Amino acid sequence: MKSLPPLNALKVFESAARHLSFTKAAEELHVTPGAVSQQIKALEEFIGGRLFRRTKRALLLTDAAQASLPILREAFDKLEEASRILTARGDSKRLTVSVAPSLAAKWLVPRLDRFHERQPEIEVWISADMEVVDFAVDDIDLAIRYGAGRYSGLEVELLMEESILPVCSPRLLQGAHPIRTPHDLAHHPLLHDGSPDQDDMASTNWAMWLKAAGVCDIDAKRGAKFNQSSLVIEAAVAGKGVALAKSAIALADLEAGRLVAPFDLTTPSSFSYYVVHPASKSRNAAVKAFKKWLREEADATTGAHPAAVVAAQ
Amino acid sequence: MKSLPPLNALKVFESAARHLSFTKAAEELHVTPGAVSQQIKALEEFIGGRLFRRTKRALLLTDAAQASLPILREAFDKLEEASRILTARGDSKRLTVSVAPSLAAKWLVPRLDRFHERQPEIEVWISADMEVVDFAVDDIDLAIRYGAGRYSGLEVELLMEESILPVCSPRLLQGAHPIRTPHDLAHHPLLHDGSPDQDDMASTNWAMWLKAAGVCDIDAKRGAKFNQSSLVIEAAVAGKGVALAKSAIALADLEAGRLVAPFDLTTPSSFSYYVVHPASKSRNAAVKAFKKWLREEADATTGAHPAAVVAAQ
DNA sequence: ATTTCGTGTCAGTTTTTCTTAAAGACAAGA
DNA sequence: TCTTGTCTTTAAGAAAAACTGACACGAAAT
Repeated sequence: MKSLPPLNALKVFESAARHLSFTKAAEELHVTPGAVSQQIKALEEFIGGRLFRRTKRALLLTDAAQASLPILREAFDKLEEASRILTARGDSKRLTVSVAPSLAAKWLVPRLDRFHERQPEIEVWISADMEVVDFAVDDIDLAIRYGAGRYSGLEVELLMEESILPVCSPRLLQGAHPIRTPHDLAHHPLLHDGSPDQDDMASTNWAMWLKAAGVCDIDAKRGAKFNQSSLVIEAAVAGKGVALAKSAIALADLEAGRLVAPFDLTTPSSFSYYVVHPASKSRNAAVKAFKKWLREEADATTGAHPAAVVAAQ
Repeated sequence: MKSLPPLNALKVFESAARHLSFTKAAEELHVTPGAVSQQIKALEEFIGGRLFRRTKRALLLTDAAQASLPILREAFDKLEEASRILTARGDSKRLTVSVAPSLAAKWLVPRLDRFHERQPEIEVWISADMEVVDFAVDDIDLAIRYGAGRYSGLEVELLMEESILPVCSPRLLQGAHPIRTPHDLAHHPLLHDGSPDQDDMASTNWAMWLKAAGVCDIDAKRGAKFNQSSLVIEAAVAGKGVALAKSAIALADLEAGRLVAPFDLTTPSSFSYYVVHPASKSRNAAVKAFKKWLREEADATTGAHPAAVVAAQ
């Protein structure tokens, strides 16, 4: 009849003992110091003795704790090894992510190496689909979708909100017809985003945008149309005209100076980017890690939002 | 950035893999099969792959699971070893139990070897105290108290209810004045329990009991008085008279035939036996194990309750 | 003397784990 | 073939565990 101590308490203890600090352990385990304190206390009550000697100046291990520590560490090393074996042979090292091609090209892929750095053992496969994929059919672990956030039967988390803004090559700001006000657009081709995932709200297309900007004398239909947002951006970078761009897609080119936003005006989109996956994947270690990373990247992106870029230039 | 699987799920998996049976694992872990099933499922979702192949005839391990198993076992062995070190040097191997002397002598001590069999590493110290001990002062882990169950500031669990019944040596059933009805008590000394922990209800002393039995012509004061319940029993066994006994204290002697209950009549006591300890000990492994064992012994005792003995003889 | 840092405690909430109950899958025996 | 029993799975709710946030307290640093 063996009865092991609460395993989480052991894990917490191992960390606290290694750092000789509850606060450090709390950081490592991503919990509050109070949680650590309570776990240690629980373990101390379980074994019926103290683990730490709380002296004036420092936290010291008791003899028993000291003696158990190396063994405890071995135990956790073995657990980690076992875990590696399990996750390696489950297909958990491969994570298949479905993303719209433009977001993949302009946002996800350029950042992906940062994820790889952090989780070298997870191999990310990008599936850039024009259509929305069916989780039941395709073997997709997770998708980033652009829409209104209603995906029934799936777990949904808002990744980033999107906004729309006109962008063009900085060259168009000089020359014969420099762009200073919306009316100046009359002298330049308009580049249209014809990608299927279109916002149904105002200002998602030139007709709407021009109307909202109070410009009536420009033919909103004029100019080229592309079936992918990234192609619209490429055309704009090439100086082919002015594009009505999604900020996330245009961001990298704006930051690099290949594009500028001629007007200090972005309009929010009613559509946003959502991370979506079946509930059955929500505990999957790789999925969780990727979502966490996406969250951080999105926060960073929003921090360096086009609005800031616009203000700066 | 390591992220271990849920540790409890690993423990459950190790057990299930060892038995190749969820049901067996459930028994070993003292949980329901459903709980095991869910833990395994959670772990499978975490690693993103299956652990068992569910074939028609049997449960088989997947390769990954198979490969991880020996390492997992080592890990848990180490954890157990670490746990042993911790509990050994905490004073957790010594458990000090405070009990009323009579219950100790007649009920607890005779059973104690069964606990020792089960938990050889826990050394039980019995402190048989006439007075109620103070947990704060004496170094007591757990107490069994006879009373009304009101012990403020402590965790209390009902162990057994108590009842009172007249008992005497079987020899008194024969002879010049065989005991058949309460009125026959006139010809025999009454043995009085003067132990301090007395029920305040009726029928806890001879005066009350005789009155309840409808006998008015007997002097309830007659006979010897003892300050411990067990001594009253000893006197009864020795044929010195008829004792009004607590059933738990008399049980062993009744079963052994050294005592008999002349009347098919037990009256419940308003006092019961309670297991009591400070809340801080409630997670202590030794305390928990001892309480669990007490519970089982008490259930067994109640099963073979004096009422049954009375009916049988 | 005041601030800062780290531990300890409490109440309340969230998350996890477990049980109960019922369903489904299969094999053995009638 | 039709039970019958054994075992796994699932759903829903209950129970237990873990965590957070707020704050108290003492020691060290400013």
